[in-house]
Amino acid sequence: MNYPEFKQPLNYAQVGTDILAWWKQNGIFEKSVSSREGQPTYVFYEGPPSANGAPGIHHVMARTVKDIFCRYHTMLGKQVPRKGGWDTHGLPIELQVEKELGITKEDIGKKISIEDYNQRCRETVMRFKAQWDDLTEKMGYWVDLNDPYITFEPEYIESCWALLKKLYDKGLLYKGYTIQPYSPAAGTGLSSHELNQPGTYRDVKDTTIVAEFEVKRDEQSEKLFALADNLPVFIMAWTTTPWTLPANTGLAVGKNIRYAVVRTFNPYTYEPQVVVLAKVLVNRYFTEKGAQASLEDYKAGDKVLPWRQVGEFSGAELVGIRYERLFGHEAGFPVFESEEKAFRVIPGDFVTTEDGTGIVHISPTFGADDFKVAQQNDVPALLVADDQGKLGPIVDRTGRYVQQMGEFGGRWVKNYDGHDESAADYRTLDVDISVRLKERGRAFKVEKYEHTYPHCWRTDKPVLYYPLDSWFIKTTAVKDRLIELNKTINWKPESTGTGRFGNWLENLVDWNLSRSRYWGTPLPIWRTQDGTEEICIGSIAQLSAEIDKAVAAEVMTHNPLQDAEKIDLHRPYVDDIFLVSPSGLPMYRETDLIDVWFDSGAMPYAQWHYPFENQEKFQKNFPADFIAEGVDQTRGWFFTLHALAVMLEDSVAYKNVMANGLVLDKNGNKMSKRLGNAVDPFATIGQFGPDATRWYMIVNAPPWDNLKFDPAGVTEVQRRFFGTLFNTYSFFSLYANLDQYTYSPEQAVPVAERTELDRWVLSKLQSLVREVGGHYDSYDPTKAARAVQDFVTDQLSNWYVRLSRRRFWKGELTADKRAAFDTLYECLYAVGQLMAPIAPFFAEWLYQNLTNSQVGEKPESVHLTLLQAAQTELIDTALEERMELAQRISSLTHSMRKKSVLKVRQPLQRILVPVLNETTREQVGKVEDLICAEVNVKHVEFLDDTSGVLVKSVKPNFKRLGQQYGPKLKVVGARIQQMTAEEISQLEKTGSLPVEIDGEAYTLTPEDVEIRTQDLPGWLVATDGPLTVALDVTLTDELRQEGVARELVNRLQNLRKDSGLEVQDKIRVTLGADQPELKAAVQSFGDYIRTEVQAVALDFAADVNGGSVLEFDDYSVPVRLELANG
RNA sequence: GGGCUUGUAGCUCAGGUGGUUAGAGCGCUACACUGAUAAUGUAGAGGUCCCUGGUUCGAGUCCAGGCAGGCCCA
Repeated sequence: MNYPEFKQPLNYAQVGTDILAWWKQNGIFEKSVSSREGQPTYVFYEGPPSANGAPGIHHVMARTVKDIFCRYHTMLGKQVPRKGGWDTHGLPIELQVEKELGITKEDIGKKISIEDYNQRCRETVMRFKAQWDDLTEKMGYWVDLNDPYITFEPEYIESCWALLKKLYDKGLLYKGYTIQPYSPAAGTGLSSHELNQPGTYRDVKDTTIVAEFEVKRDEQSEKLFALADNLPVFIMAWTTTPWTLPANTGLAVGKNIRYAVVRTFNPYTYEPQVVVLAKVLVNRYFTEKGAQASLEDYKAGDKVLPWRQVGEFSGAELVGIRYERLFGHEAGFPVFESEEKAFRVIPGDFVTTEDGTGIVHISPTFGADDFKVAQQNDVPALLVADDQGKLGPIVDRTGRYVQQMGEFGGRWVKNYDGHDESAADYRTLDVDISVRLKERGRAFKVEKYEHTYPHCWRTDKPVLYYPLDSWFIKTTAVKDRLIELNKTINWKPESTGTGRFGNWLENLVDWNLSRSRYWGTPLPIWRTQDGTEEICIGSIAQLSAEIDKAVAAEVMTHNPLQDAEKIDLHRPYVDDIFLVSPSGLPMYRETDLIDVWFDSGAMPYAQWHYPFENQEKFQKNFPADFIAEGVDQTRGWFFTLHALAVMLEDSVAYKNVMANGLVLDKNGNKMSKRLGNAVDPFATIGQFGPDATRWYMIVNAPPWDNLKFDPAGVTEVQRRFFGTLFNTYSFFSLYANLDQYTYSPEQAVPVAERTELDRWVLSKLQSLVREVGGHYDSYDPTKAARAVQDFVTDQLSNWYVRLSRRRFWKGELTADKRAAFDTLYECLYAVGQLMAPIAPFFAEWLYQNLTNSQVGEKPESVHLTLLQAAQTELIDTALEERMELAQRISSLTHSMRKKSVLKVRQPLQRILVPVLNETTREQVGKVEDLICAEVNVKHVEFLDDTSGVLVKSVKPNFKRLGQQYGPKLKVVGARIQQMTAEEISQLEKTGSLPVEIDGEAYTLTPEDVEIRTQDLPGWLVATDGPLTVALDVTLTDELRQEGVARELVNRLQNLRKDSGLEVQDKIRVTLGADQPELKAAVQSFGDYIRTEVQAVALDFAADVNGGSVLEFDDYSVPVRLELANG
């Protein structure tokens, strides 16, 4: 047996495990890399997963995408090294450990030492590694699991340090501050995780104020004053935190918001004034009565505040206007150095007209938005110098104003000192500030307002948004280059690159690197206490040398790096290292850890321990040709890779990137363990096998769309695609083995000598090879999979094999039969190759079955084969077109048979095909035999104009008419639909037809219409677009007899099958013969029947006891069937 | 709240640069077929192409504004 035969149904999961074992045994993955030694490299980066949780079905999706392109490029002959990796640092691991130990961050260093804590993290982070490795293998993701990079290893950290040092030396690493939630009562910053604890957001009643900022009169603001009749102009801004007003340095407006200029009076001082606020909010502050009230008659203390809108501007027109500092010397406040850049109107895209005035007060030290928008617009923060001359915010770390704040110096900004709020003398700072502003005519409205505000989960006190020290990478310095190089990256989908990622780059702020945690890569910067001297360490060797200096200076007693068996660069060990500054002062490490995204973004370098080792390897593997991760990584891994590559190498980090979507449950809901709708990847692969799972995920929707994972869809893929392909292979193997056929490229029948149908399917196949290659090349695996699937089910199985069946089972192994085997073999082989990247196990199974009997040299695995470029010389477009005609004509004929209840087994005399041109006639003529065989008719006849029976109709060609006639299209179209047969004929003959519509003359051309035959009077017809087919349903005696003969054959075949006979068994048939029509049919078509059912004898007998009875049409025939072998 | 993205048949999805009658598969109904048979063929039912405006002779397609889901960021 040359080609293994299998029982149905095939166990696809078993195929997966068998092939996996075979791959392992024979080191196929390793060979897929080593066999490409010396070939061009296709560089792939593995985005490291974290192994602290079990893998989910979405990981199968993400990794399938990665695997597809690595396998594809291997099959193009390139070498594709695939180093695995593990992401091991970060908050999720810390939280998990804390949960398991029942502790909080507070307890670290108290209940548990940092050392033990970190040890625990290290153990936890790889806990699920075995499961991950298992899934990786079972799903067929080829990646090197034996030599992965691991981000907590000292070599990896050392590489990170080297990169940080490079950035430091370029001046791209600096210490600044960022606005973070901060609890003055606890004296600590809060993570967003802590802020999301239940109960932290509470309703509180605060004093709020609409403050008035006085506009400076200058060229820029003259347009306001021109409307103001020499009155002072104020911009109104609302805040729920009046204590931040002394730190105001900017006012933000929405560029597209309309602002009204309103003439009115200050409600507290009664002075006339002009104010600016969002137009849609005017009626929130001014009454209808006020609009009627007279401005002139207004007296101080009047209840109704008169007002008039005197002008209107867009936010964009207000940008740049300057205003007076709200609190200055008059309140005894300190001098502000950077005054000339501050106190401006700036645009802010977060500004809305939902509440307030549509103008937002900006205090860069006390709001994250404020900080960001100020930075983008070069508005400085208001900082004051302390006694040492060090600049800081106006609020100290305990939550009170610094002493320099004039009359308010030392006041608590919130009630952090436990003051009894019900006491008669209790007044908040907010109230006092509001009172002062009222007195000075800088308040428009002061009121209590209830809103939700975050509180510290430990102290229950309100949180402040407060500037905290942080280390930054100055990504803004290379912003333009980041944008420029991003444009050279091929994003899939494109919109993620231009939209989500592109916008992110456009609005870039510096990368905040600092994390106040324990388990992560430590920041390698040591500083003197006063911060005037510092050093950035770039290697273990450098650190060791610096320690030696420190030992010499007696800052340290010994060098711990020298006697350590294994160096650990984590906390707390690095914290216990002290260095000495050039001036002889001790230096302490900045206690921050760095953002884990730096770890992963550093993988192109750190995975090779570059620059300490593997210089060449790094060069050869940078940048990546391809990476893929979830779209949620856009601002994570995709960004950090890009940022580091641009800053360090002035290069992209990857040339092609796919951002795949989420995997949801079948109802479109997010999968979660809690809801119990999570799909277990092991169970899925166990049930359906890895190939159907992968194929379903890819074929169903493009990877960048979200996938609604429905197991029913996997079943369908399995049945429809894999089932059909398996059946096709089974069909091939069954008959190939019967004929002892073996494929051999050298002995294959030349394509030119094969049948029309063979050449057609090969043409289709080569078109497919070309198409699929194109889809893989442009990173569109879904289109590739769909093309392969359509070819297998529609063309190969349902047309080629169906129409060729007889050739495979009839007679001896002739050249024609050989051609059929060759053709089918070549199709299966190529399909196996094309599907291999997506369904690697099944493709391997198919390849092994097809090639195991092959003599001579051949690649051991389908994944080691080379994907040949399409043999375009075999592509015959005309052939493909006429076969499509044959398919459509057949379909129409089937449809007519159905309507007239004429089963296919009943032969009919002819079909008629009206043809309007010679090309169609030729085309159909060449496939006449196929059509006849498929629909069981004797002839295809053509009808042309000369027959005189064709009825033609026309359809307007709207596309062309629209271009030509525009608005007149409707009347012209209507006119065309009324064309008479004579007019159609004239248009065809002369090439033009003059018509008159509404008194205007037009000349129609053949291109303006589509001519088709419509009807054939007296015939049974069916049409499909321009194609029309008529069926001759006349039955002659001979046709009837043949029909009976074919029925008989069919029943005998069934009987053979039911009797358990093998395909090659010969039989003797005895029929009971009391029906003359039947006897006549058997006599006329005896040879035919004997050949079909492989009968050595076909006889009539009066008595056929012991047999069965065949029933068909009106007949009931006793029959006896005997084996006649030997 | 912002950015991006999706919305077409019961379900999953196609529908270059606008062209009048919007398709496929699955599912459903009916019939047929039965040496690929957990397959196949033919027919049928099933659509306010998310909504509202606009541009146009003509919009599923282009523009604007909404609505709903998703992701990321606040």
